[in-house]
Amino acid sequence: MTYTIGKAAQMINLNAPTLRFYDKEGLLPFVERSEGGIRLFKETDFEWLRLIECLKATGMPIKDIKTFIGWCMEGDATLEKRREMFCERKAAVEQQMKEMQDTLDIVTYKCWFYENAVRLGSNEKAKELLETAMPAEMQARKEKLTAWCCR
Amino acid sequence: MTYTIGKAAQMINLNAPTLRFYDKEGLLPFVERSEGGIRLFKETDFEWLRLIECLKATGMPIKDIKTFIGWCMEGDATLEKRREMFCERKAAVEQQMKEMQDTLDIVTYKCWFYENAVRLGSNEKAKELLETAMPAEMQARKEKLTAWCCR
DNA sequence: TCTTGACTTAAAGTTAGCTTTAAGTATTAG
DNA sequence: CTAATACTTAAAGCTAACTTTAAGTCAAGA
Repeated sequence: MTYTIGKAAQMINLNAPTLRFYDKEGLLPFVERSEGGIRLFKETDFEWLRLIECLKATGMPIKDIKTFIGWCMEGDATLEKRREMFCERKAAVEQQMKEMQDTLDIVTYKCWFYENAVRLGSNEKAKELLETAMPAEMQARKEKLTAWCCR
Repeated sequence: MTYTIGKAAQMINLNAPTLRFYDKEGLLPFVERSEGGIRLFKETDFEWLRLIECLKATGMPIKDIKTFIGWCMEGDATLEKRREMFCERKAAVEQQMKEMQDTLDIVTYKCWFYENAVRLGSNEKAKELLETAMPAEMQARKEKLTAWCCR
């Protein structure tokens, strides 16, 4: 069972030009063609595509994904390179998670601040609450957060 | 105490052209100028800049940040709009965190898989371990993850 | 006063990752 | 066999967020 590019695109929530672009960039060396030159996507190709999406989600640029796919095609000789690459991706994502948690803490604090500001009808009055009325889950990060009071 | 654009840029780890670009895009209406037209960054301007960085970190485009800054300049009449905006940002970041956690789970699994593959010298031999030797912390997501075995 | 270095602007250039267009070929339903 | 639709390619276009360039102005030290 194979799929043309349009069907394949539908199935993974991309569009056909994007898949052609990936192919042109060297991300899809495993996709075979019909005699007439039509791309035929196999079931296993969808595993590759999901993996590509995963690597994109880690923030990996297309060129590096291409390099990785190339290693996969070379076989077991490149296992160590691939292991290293995934370690680096893991570290990168963990770093991004940390930064995003910091951002979330600030935004959560802002939500609380603006709820008060709206209730009291004024930014200035909300500021007066800062020392006294901060919820428990924010107290731990109070020092970090009170620098964020003003806007 | 005020700072020229070069000093200010250094202090917040941006560069001067980027700050000029932000200004041109309407993100820095609060920055005042000398008689000769030189931008003078005040202490409070750095609070604004940190807030802009925070909103950028949530994935907010510059145009929307500009809108928000505009609301701030209008005063307490826009408090409700600003509260809503922060709620939306909070939801957006929470969503991003969830997606990143899913990505991290897959990449963590990949690291484990490739450690085995390298140790055993072969992708195929590593696959044989999948059913028997998956670490406890991955067992919970086993069904999700075993679909990711191959590369 | 002069030089130097940092500032000013407008406008053009860059990068990543698509997305669209144009011209043409292949496949399938009737 | 024909028409309609989906595919093919190369190349141009798009968007966001800068970044660089060019030409000129401002400010501080010798």
